[in-house]
Order: sequence, then C-alpha cells, then structure tokens
Amino acid sequence: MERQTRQRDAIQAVIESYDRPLSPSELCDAARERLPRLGIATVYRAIRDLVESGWLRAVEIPGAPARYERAGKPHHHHFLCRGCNSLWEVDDCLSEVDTLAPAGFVTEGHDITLYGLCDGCGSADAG
Amino acid sequence: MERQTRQRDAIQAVIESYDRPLSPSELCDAARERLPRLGIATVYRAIRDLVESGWLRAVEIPGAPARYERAGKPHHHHFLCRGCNSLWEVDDCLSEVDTLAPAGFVTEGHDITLYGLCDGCGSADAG
DNA sequence: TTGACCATGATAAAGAGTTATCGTTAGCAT
DNA sequence: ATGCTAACGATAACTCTTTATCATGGTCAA
Repeated sequence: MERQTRQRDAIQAVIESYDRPLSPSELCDAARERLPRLGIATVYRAIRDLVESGWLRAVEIPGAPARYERAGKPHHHHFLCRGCNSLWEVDDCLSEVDTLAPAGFVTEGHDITLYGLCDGCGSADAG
Repeated sequence: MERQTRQRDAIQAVIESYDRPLSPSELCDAARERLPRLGIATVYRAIRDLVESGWLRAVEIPGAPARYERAGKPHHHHFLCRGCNSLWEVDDCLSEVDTLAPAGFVTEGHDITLYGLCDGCGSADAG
C-alpha cells in the first residue's frame, strides 16, 4: 500500500466510523455510499494490506466469514446477532478461560462468541 | 437412514471411539481404515442423517469447517491445536460468560474456543 | 433365494468466499 | 503538466467444502 487513494480513504473511514467489526461485503456496501463504483476486489486488496500493516485485525467467527476491526483495541469479545447477522463488541473478558485447558496443553489465546439477539432485534422480536 | 450398512456402522464406531470432534474428512480417513473404499459422499450423507436423528452434533469453529461429536454430552467447550489442527474437548465452562453482553441484548448461548498446542504438539515443539 | 429399492462410490457440479487477470485510471514524484 | 506505475474495477478463475447425479451393489422382507 504505497499510494493513498480515495478508495482506501473511504474504506478506512468506514472502519473508523463503525463500532463493530465488518465483513468484506458489509465494508464494501458501506464504502459504496461514498464511492458507488467501488469494486469488491479493491476491498479485499485493502483488507490484505491493512492487516499486513497492522492497522486492521481479522475476527474469526464460527460458521461465518471473517469480520475486520481496527487493530489495537483492548482485549474483548463478540456477540453475533441471529436477527440481523451483525457482530457486536463485548468489552469484558473472563481471563480465567485460559486456565481451562487440560494438563499438558499450552493455551495461547481464546475466542468467546456470544449468540442471541441484539438490542434492536430483541425489541423487534418481542413487539 | 433406514438400512444399517457396514459404512454407517464404521462411521458410528469411529465417532464413538474418538474422544474429540472430527471433521468430515477426518471421519472419512479414520473410517477408511476399516472400509478403504468408503466415499466422502457417504460420510456426508451419514452425518446429515445422524445429526437429523439427534445422534450426532455439529461443533462450529472459527475459521474452520465444522467438526462432529456424539450428541448428548454435558455442556463443554473446545481447544484447537495449531500444531496438528485437531480439536479437543474442554470439560469446564464459565457460565458467567452469558452475563457479558451489553444491556438490552438477549444472550441465548455461547462458544468458547481455546487456541494453542495440545499435549503432543507442545512436547514436540519444545524438544 | 429372490427381488425391490435404498445406499454406495466416483465424480461432476454447486456455492460461497477469496484471489488473479488485465486493460484502464489516477496518485505522486519530477 | 508529464510520465511512471501502483491501484482500480469488472469479471473470470480458483479453493474448499458440500451436495447432486446415476449406474451399481448390498440390505432386508418375504
């Protein structure tokens, strides 16, 4: 990533403006509000370069394509809404999870994913 | 699944004999030790039917194809080894995780996946 | 034992996500 | 302003997993 283009400006601006991780297609759709002709390949290229440079971080989720969020945030986890399929941040973490592995196993990290309905979908569902 | 065949016998026996969830290809490879000509399509058909009947359960993992384990086990989580790529069971669970979601969110379940090196790979790595 | 028909095995095809291709556009140093 | 060339956009191709196809074989009731 040597040249700063309007496309990458838009992609980075979208990442900064959202408070939750975005999938490549979500990211593309959001950036197209500024640049309607933005191609999905450009989004993937930008993601690759931004992850490589340490600006962006991949968030892997069970049974779904990876989402991406701004790197450098404090340790946290995620909540996947089955209503709107969007991924939300959960600030807290139970650090004790790293002690759960059997004896002899070396735990290097962990992922916690919560499932359910987000604020909006839970309200809509109940109404 | 109306007829009990040698193929399904072998597939179910493999599931019973392993103490960790298996991916379709792992399951196929293991069952081929008994039935060398076993086809991957047969494995997928058996998995579909066994999940449908409630005998087998899918385990979703971040960034990897689903694994399958015997249904009906007590609630537990998993450990993914980056050395041999196999998935292990972790018996304990911190039930407090269901309280982490933001206010207004409805938590219906959770997944915890630990990452690192299993007993065998950790020892091999260290040596 | 026989025979209907379900399951199998090999392989093609589907699907979804991601990457490569290539002619064109545009960022940036000069 | 000019020119080099990285980046773009459209789309084909690829990867990997999963499902469909269909002739053949095996199961199980009679």
